[in-house]
Amino acid sequence: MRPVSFRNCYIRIDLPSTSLVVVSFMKDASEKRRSVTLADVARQANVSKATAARVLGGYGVVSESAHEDVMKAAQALDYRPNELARSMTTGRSGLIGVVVGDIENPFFSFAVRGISDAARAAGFNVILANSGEEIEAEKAAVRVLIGKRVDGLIVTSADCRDISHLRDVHLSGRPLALLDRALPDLDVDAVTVDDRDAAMRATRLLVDAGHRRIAYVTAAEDAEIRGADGLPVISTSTVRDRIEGFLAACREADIAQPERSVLFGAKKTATRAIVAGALAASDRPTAILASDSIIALETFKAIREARLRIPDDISLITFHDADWTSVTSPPITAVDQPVYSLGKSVADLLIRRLKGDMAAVERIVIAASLIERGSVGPPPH
Amino acid sequence: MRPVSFRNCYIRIDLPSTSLVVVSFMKDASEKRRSVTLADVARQANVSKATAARVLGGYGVVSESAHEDVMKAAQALDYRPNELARSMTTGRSGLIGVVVGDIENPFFSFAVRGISDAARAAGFNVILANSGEEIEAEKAAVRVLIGKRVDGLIVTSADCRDISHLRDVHLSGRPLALLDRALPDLDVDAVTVDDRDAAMRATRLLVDAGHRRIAYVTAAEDAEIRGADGLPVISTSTVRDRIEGFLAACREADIAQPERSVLFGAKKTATRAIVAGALAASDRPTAILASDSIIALETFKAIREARLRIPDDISLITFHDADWTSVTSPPITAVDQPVYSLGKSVADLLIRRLKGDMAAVERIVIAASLIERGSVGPPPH
DNA sequence: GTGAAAGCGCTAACAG
DNA sequence: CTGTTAGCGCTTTCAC
Repeated sequence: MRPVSFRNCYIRIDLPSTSLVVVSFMKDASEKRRSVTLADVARQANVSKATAARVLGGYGVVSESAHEDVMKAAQALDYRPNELARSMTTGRSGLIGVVVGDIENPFFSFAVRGISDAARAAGFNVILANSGEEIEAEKAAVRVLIGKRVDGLIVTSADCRDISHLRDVHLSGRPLALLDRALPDLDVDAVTVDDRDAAMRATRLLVDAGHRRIAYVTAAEDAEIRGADGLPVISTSTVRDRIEGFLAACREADIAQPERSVLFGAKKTATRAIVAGALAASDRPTAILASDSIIALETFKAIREARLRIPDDISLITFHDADWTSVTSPPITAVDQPVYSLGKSVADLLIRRLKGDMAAVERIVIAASLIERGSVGPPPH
Repeated sequence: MRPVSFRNCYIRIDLPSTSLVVVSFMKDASEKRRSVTLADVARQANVSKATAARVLGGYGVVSESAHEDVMKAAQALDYRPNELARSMTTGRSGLIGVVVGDIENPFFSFAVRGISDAARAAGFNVILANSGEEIEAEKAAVRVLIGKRVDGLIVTSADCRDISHLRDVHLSGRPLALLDRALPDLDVDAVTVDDRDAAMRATRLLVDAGHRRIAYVTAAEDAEIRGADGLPVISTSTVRDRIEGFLAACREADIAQPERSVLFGAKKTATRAIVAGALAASDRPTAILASDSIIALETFKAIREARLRIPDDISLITFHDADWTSVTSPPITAVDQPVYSLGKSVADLLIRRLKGDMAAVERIVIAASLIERGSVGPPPH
């Protein structure tokens, strides 16, 4: 029996009129208030822990009267179940872990919205981790989430060459689903966009307008190692697919050495300098295809700084139809990826697995559409 | 001893050339692979659970050799601690719960980035919940997070009139910090922006340019109940502060009945219609102040649809300097809230509490700055 | 230094 | 229908 103490006392006085006055005694940090447990409720209700657990956990069968007693006791004691303990014994946490590259990128935040809507609808919560597109951070995130015993995992992997951590997850039997980026070597559910096709269509639009010098700007790093095709080894499928689509469309149009028109390394601050450099060249591109909306925004700024007009001097198309693309002058033609449904679809897929669906692995590829606006015109002569 | 089974076997064959072939046998769902526990490691290392726990948990003292044995065993078995069990006994989860109004709003996603950066630096993980600006969803989110035994909570409360759930959290002794929106009735740490001052300065800029008919567009609902000041009861401090700042600056300039120029209800889709309506009136405003960047974007579109030019026909200022404000023609003058540091500051504050700082409650108010661009000019005559 | 044993709060057999 | 009894995987006294 602990000694009675006024240290943790709170007196709440409901005034007839409006506000609630709360008089709180000084709290003693060392003496942490033990939260009320199922055992407390059971004792108060004069039933066994098992019975109390049954009504509070909403399973099994209990008599009318017992149910009532327990509920009343729980109410009185302000009982809140300890989800941790519950997860511990059931093995389920009700959590879906999500690892994305960059939550600040509207592409991802919109997808995450799709995921959390689907999750909430199915009674799951989402725990979100940011990898910052760094493989080590991604591994750490996965480790932490697994440690937290998430029921399932959705990840946008930063590097397809290093997937041991994902393979481990998969082997451990915990449902895993891939968002936006496919991993050919990993046989798990995935929902992606047909980036290659989208890039081809966007490039064709430019080619059809008469462009021959088209630059593709991407955040991917230009690696030292180059493959047989003269391209650096690209570590994410979306990036690679888009570049391939771009190159294929260029070759289709008999444009020579299109791989020389791929501009790498367009990370946040670097983009503007890279594009500015390209624009300053004597054979500057007459059209640019940006691999995401953040890059496109910087590209737009670089074009403006170079005092070039869109589409008269240069045409521009971007991947991802961000909110701003329609308010620039002119508005920007964009590849519209169904981002929200991308998120919703993976989540739905994962949730089906969590509910025991053992059907064959699904790899859903969603088509993107092209929204034509005013940023594409014929090249200047 | 479990019988040997090939059910869970995976054979990985590394081919000399390129790809990795994975042959996976059918997995049997019923036979869930029990993850390796501390006891397994202890057994393998020929030590007691306690010793294994000491080295794996990084506390207490162990002999050199024992340490080595345990580490080796853990490595061999690919041991991953069960954070759940750990949290259960220690009472700490290493989780910071964050409840925001709308993760899609770049304002919040940027703040969340600040929070998670600070959290990661201090060894905490972030679990994120979206309230959709609905008080019931917020309450549910708080309940869930508390159930998950988060160590601390950061919330942007959707309604300052209903804070019983937050009061409960506070009373339970779990650290709570408020982000962006103050709650005068709740004596907890908070980091907010000086919205009133920012609104005044923005409005003054308009007044000084000669404007007399200035509209303030906000997402807040126009309630039936009105206070003594003729304004509906506003449930969030930021919204109220901004409106008050706007009104104060108007009164300062002897503008009559400025409260009639506050346009309520600018939720996503509604904004454009509301602004369009105002622009169609004979005494249409000559300047608009938008309460966030999403509203500003829609307002911009409405202005363009009304074939009005900025700033010749109408001036525009927005709260929150979203990425797009600098690429429109003309670029938009904006109130620049230090969003990232807002998030970082609350997180730092909360983390200090988690580490036992019992100092007096802090309410940090950060000043916003005004970025003047080309969207403000004199009113048309 | 190390080990045995007692929980943390809950669920899940298994009897009654 | 209800209670008893084991655990879940880990930390943490408390002896040795």
